[in-house]
Amino acid sequence: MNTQADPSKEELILRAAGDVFLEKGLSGARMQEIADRAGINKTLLHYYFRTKKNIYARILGKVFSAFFSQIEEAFGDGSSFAAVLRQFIDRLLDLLAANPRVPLFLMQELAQGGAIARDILVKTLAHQRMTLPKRLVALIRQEQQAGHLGPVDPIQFMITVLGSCIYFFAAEPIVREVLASIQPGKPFDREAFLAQRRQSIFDVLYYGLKKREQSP
Amino acid sequence: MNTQADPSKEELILRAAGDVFLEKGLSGARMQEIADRAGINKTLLHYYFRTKKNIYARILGKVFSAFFSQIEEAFGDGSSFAAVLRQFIDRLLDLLAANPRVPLFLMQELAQGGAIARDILVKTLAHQRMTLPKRLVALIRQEQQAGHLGPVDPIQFMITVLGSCIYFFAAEPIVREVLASIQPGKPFDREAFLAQRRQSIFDVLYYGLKKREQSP
DNA sequence: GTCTATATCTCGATAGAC
DNA sequence: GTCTATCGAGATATAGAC
Repeated sequence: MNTQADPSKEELILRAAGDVFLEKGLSGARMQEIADRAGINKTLLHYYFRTKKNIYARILGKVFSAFFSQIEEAFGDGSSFAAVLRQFIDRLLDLLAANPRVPLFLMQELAQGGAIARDILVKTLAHQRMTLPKRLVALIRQEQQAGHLGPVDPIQFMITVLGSCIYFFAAEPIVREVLASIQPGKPFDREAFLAQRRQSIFDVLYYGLKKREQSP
Repeated sequence: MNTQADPSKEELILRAAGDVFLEKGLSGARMQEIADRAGINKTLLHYYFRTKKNIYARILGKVFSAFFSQIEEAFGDGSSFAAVLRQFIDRLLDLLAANPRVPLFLMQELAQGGAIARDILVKTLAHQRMTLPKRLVALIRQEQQAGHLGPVDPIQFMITVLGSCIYFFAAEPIVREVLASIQPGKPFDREAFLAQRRQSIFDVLYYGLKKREQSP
């Protein structure tokens, strides 16, 4: 399979379809647009995949498994809980910056409750090793028993981490407009904002979890 | 205008359209389905609103202004910063529990970058008093100057609060599947989960923001 | 495998009777 | 105001030549 120099037509179609479906969803996407972006004749979409839904299912599967496994990888090793958490937040934000439309796409398709999406999610999770949540839970429990962390539920904490990282990318247009409306005239510096976001998430979440020396 | 006993056809249409658009978005919604759910002939949709986009714009406007003003209201008064924050988290989660599809709908429609959605957002923000972000920023700054809170940026903190609260509702199917895959057999008790979520968000975010007696 | 031409279908919108 | 019938655009999908 040629991946770089001379991608197959099938590959070209899947790349273009990924872009279009992520931007517009299943019902909003047009076969003609996919063909145009792939630089091929529309008929070939049907020759290779027969139906629009088939292409869509392929994209959904690819996006799911790629995204989940990348999140798994983001959870690296570290000498301390603080290091692991910081690394995870950093890598997750990098991953999101590179794929800003993915979370919204996945959430949307699943909320719509399509049988295709749910099927693929279940299958993806079955193939996934799911080491991340288990390792995080184990790590937090261990640190709690050592008396370093407060009594927060690890699953709930994980959801808070994900929400804190993902929300901005899903709601970026809203955030921007609200910022513009409370700070008129000030241009939005995305790079600086994301750098600040990274630090702020870690500060709030790490010190939120860490056990207090003095309880107030 | 009859609101309860004998709603006008216009009202029936808008209610049905709200449901359908929130579930499926603009391109996924079908006029026939709106008519069916409203219990009304399809032609009447066009008689009252002429086009699908007109109905959509009405729904978008209603949802935006209702949701934003309810969030504003959620930010009540309180004797302390802790009380204000807890109240805000509680009310926001209640609002989300009552309207679980709204955030995803708004985020999705804005990300798609439709001119309609962006227009309505800008107009809504212009009409909104936007007291919430300003009040929060002021409150946090004041507490920081009094030495009660650490040096976290108030805007970043607000985004973290929103993300922590909203994420679960947007990603509920994913969260459920992941939970099921790491805790097989255990049924999901939504009520209990949300009660725990409420407490956990407050614990992490409040103590994350609050100034440490002892810095580690 | 690839193209042109066209069939088929879905859906928003309208005409016109009542 | 409400209904039946239908139009017409635009989209997916297929036939058939090359």
